[in-house]
Amino acid sequence: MPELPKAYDASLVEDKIYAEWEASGVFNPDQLPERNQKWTPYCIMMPPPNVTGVLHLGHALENAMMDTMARFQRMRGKKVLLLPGTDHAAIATQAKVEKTLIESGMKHPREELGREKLIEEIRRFAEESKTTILSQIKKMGTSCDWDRLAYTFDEARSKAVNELFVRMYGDGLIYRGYRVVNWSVKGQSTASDDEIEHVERPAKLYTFKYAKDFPITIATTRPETKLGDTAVAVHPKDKRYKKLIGQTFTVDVGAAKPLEIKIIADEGVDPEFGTGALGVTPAHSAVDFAMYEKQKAKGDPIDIIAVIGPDGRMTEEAGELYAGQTVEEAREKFVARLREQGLLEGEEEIMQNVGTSDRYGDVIEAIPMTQWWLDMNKEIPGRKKSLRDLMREAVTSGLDGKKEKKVTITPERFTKLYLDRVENLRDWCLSRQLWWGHRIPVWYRGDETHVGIEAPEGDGWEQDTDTLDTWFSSGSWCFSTLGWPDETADLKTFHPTSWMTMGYEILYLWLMRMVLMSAYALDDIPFKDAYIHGILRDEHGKKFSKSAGNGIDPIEVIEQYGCDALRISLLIGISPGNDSRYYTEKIESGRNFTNKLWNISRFILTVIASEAKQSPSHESEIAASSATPRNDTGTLADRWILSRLSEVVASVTKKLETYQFSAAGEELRDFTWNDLADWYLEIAKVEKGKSEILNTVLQTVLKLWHPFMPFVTEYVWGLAGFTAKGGSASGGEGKLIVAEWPDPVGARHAVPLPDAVAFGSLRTLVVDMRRLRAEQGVEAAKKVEFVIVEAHDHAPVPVEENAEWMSRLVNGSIAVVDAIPEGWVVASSGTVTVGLNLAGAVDLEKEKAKLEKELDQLKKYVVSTEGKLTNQEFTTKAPAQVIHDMKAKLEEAKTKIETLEKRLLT
RNA sequence: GGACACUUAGCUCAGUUGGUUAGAGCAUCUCGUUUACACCGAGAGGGUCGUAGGUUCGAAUCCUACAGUGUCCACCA
Repeated sequence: MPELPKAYDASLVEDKIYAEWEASGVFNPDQLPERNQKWTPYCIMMPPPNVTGVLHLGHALENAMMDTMARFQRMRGKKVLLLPGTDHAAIATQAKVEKTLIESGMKHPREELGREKLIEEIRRFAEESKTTILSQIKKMGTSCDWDRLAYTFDEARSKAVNELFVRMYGDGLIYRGYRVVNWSVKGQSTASDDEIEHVERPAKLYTFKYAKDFPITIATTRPETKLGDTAVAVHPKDKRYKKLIGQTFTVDVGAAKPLEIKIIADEGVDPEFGTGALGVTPAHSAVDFAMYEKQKAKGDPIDIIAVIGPDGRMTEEAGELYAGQTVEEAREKFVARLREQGLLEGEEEIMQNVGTSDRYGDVIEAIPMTQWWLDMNKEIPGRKKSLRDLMREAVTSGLDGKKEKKVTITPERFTKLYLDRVENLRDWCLSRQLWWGHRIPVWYRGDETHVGIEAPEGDGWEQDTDTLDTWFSSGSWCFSTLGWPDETADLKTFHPTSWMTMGYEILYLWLMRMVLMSAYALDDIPFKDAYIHGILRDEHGKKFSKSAGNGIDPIEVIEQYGCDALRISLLIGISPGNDSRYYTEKIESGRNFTNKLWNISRFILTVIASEAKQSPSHESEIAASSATPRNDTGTLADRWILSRLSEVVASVTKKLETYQFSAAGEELRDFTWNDLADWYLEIAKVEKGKSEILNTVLQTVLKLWHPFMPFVTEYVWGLAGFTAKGGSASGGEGKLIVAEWPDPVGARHAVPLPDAVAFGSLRTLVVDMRRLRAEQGVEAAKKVEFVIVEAHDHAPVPVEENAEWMSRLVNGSIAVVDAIPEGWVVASSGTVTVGLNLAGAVDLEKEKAKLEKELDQLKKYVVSTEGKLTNQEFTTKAPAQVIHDMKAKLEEAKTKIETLEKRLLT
């Protein structure tokens, strides 16, 4: 074996290892070894990152979780598909490119470039981002199938999107309608309700009357929209206004025509708020528009007047005083006019939530327009259910009440949020006036309309110029990636997918839509388990963002500390649904652990190699051995480490199965660092002939760590010449990535409890002896003399057989005696007492004070425990095990008291 | 206005159906270059689990109220 460097240098191995994995074909499920082909498929669709730039640490966290899961399941023998992709992110990408163009001097990119050229500009940017993103995903060690790489805007995905639209239209779920939309003036496009961010800011609330003789005073923060008012709504039971309901008043507020204001009744109006009357502007408020539709349905219609246009300026309808002005200008003028005419009754500063575009940042205007909508309430032909029903069912009873068609959300509380949202969903506005996106598959010629993937026969057909909301394509991600609408083998094998992870910020935007799309298109759920993770924040708890200037490039972190270090530091310390923080100390400790594992491996391999030299015939045997040594032979330490290993295998397996990444990682780290490195390997320096066990332990530990830290483990595995059982020439060829996961069932049966207890006692003894040395300030180099006294009424502790290694660990001689000589200092665990010979050099007063303090604590404990044990209520109601353990502990404490008191007297 | 989460050691966080004297990492203090590792080893100190009630033999854990922090949602004009 070549000389291995003391410190592990990730930068020297990661790219090489990744290339080897890629070349071996194991990322592609079809090329996995035999045993994986036979078992259950396991599929994770990677949430496609937006092609708006580069990946951040949040992506690294998400990738680490998914890849850990994929590797774990692959090693367990499942046919694993981890499918990578990117999202064209229509509005986000176009907004970003337009912003860049404007920053570089262009005034109106759309006008100056035209549709074709601007799209080309965006396409180029998107391709560049894509290249960067894909290389970043590789750097993160992601074991995804590059052969199945997908893009929401590629041909196959576009086909799926069009097909979906056409089918939904055919089912009457998609319709074209004139309704109030969320309009971004800056983006010159609609936005869905989910793309609006509410921002709190100060506003003025004006109270006024339309005219001197108008009977009701109303209030508003948007006076300029009042030019389009057509009604005043009051609560039907409001005594003040009841008699006015149904009457119409004509008022002149300066609009193009005098306004006909009808007094209408609406339950939604709060009589307590303000004047208890609401000026209704159907064209510029979603709520008011709903009243407009209600009135229409009632056969008592009111008018709708649009006074703000798509350009954000007042329309002709607003009257010549206002037409062409911005809303701010019009507002000022309108208020000034009210003041002049003595109609303004009050002005008040209030805080108000306004909706802004999450991409363009401007205030969203409500404007009535003809757009394409997806109906949430209409019954789907032949299904007797609406899309809303499907979305509800999928997370409650399961689709059609079938358990296997139920999406489980972790943590559970998000299920409730999801359901609340489902109940309040409005029809989804699908069409966007953006250019970067899937063109709506609808053609027009004169009055004719054709909905279909291809333009119809004949000349003169023009395709709708609008594009689809970007979430329409990402909603179909779980099956468009598998070849739908074709009935592919992949679709049959991998859908519904097994697991999906995402941040809670896109729960509504994405998760719901995936459920909707899969339920509609395939009558199935998109995934069985959804895991909602929190946001990664900086050390101060702030969100990472470019504007805050606290962004961290994951690739730089990887270059400095290694991918494994990054992954483990991101995964340890997280819990589902909760935000976590990233800071330097964390990544350093990840790096340190990687190095620790490296050195553990280095040591074990050295020991195996040197022992093999003494009996060369065994060398190849040992390296190739993957048989588990029996744990009823060997020394106590051997049996102990093997049983601990078994426990850890079982526990880590269970934790990974239930997505407890942090708990699994912590347990594994504690075992590796404490049990293995600090104890067993130290013992192995004394007790020889452990090649076989060390070999097993190392192999198992590497396997367990592989999902978390794929690079260092694969690297060591290769150096050691370990071969993966189950690997084959077709995939992996003995690589750790396809090695068989340690068997947790077999492991669970192999824990010899008495050995674990006995070893625990010895461990406590060693710690006691070390503490005595440290407390007494004995130089580390000085060899000392210990004696051990065992209590009579306890199972004997096997000190003598283990004295050799214990002796080395405490740097002193150890003898078992009947009584501790006078003048020695002691420490007691209850069952065993340790004495250290200080040859008279001991501060008796100090020692006495220490003993007294310890006794004091013990006595308090004994009193409270005895109190519990004599309490009838407790002894009759508490489980037997709890009582038993408590009694044992009490006895121990009593013995300890006895020992210490005796000591105090001498 | 509604909902949800969080509040545990100096810091960041675990704590899975309520059950020994509440844990980890980092930081702190003391000691240490015994040939795997100073990206290390040994030892130590440090918490009345936000506050107040309640349920229970038993509460960090369940319930109620309150306070602070954060997030999401919402048509109070």
